Amino acid sequence: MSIEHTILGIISLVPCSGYDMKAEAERGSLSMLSALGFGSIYPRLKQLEEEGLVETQQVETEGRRKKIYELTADGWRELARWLEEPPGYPLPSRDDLLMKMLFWGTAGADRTALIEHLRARRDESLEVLDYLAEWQANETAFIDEYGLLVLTYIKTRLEAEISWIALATAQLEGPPELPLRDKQWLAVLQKARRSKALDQETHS
Amino acid sequence: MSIEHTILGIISLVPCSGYDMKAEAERGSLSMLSALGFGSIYPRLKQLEEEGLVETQQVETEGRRKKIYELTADGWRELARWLEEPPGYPLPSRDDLLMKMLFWGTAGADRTALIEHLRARRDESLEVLDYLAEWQANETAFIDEYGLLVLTYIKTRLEAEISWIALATAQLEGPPELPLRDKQWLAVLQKARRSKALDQETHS
DNA sequence: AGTTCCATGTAACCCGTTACATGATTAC
DNA sequence: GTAATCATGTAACGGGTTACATGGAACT
Repeated sequence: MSIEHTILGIISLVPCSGYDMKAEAERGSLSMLSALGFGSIYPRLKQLEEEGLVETQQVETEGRRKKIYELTADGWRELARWLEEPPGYPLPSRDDLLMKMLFWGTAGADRTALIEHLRARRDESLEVLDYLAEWQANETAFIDEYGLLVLTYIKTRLEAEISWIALATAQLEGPPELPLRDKQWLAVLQKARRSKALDQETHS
Repeated sequence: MSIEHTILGIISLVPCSGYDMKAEAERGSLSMLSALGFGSIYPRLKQLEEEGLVETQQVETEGRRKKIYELTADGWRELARWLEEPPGYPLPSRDDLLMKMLFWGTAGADRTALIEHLRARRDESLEVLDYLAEWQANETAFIDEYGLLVLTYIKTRLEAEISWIALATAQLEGPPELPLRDKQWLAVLQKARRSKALDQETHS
């Protein structure tokens, strides 16, 4: 659904080739919002051209031929229509780290491994922040009022994550706590179920 | 990839049927991290049983028959193995609102529509926060140390989003600002390109 | 001469979602 | 009796990712 409009949006910024679009999508804020592969781009461009939303122009630059895509009148209208259409609430974002954390208590795993996961995440997020700062400082990047707001959003989210990680690791370095609420004694049952399953096997 | 481990994780919390798993995945923090449909659950359960990671038990409760799934020794080991495996950095989360915002400047759309989008998002996020608070207050919910940390993360993220929205709407209610940096005069070119495309059509 | 980069595409595959199909039980 | 809920599945479809295929230009 969204890939189509991502493409239209990129072209609206600056007419370019399919190859350029991938590079464009990997820069700045867009890189945090989309993941475009050639396998998605080219077939979609073909389709968009058939629908009359974009048109191409063969260009020869520095001995290289490429197809530069530009929006048609219908393309501009479709982009505007999409923009004004109420955006859907984002789908649950699958996050392996959070998912693992949720189930950490049940598998009797080592707490230090979880702390390691958290630290690794923090380091990666710090790198992303660095990258964004660098990109923003880059003199050639195009940033308008809206782009800056998006950038602020992403930064805020990353910074919130990083400070949460500090909090979480601090707590996990302390002694394990019993479940805060467990009316059905699930925690106790879990241990019993797990031991039973593992023991049964060793004795067979 | 992740669906398989989500299922193993849910079973590790409490043995249940495929039907129950969907309900479980729609409760609490998990609902913010996963989206399980029956079409994904049942085939996967079948497969997991063939692989020997789970086993079933036909149960008759209150006149209803259901297949209760429980982890095998291999299942518990696979879960533990997955937990300790370093989680990947989350993929770019496609967010329609942010995406639209990025391209807002190019299509000459009305700022008030964007403000409306932001308000709608804020309202939805507030509802999610309410839901989570209610779930947490619910006496029967199982929450351990790890689950609470996850819950804190989600809340933090939503609160950060909401305060960002306040900031963004406040700015958008003011007068439009010119692009902060635009070495190639893209903003000007955009307007020209758009007018040209739209004009050409009306005159043909 | 060989590797990297620019550039465009196709085809197979995986995976998840949607829609469909079924049937029993409980609530109104 | 009829609607809603519990309960389990299958089949088709769609969409994106991965891998593959090609070719010229530029750099080393």
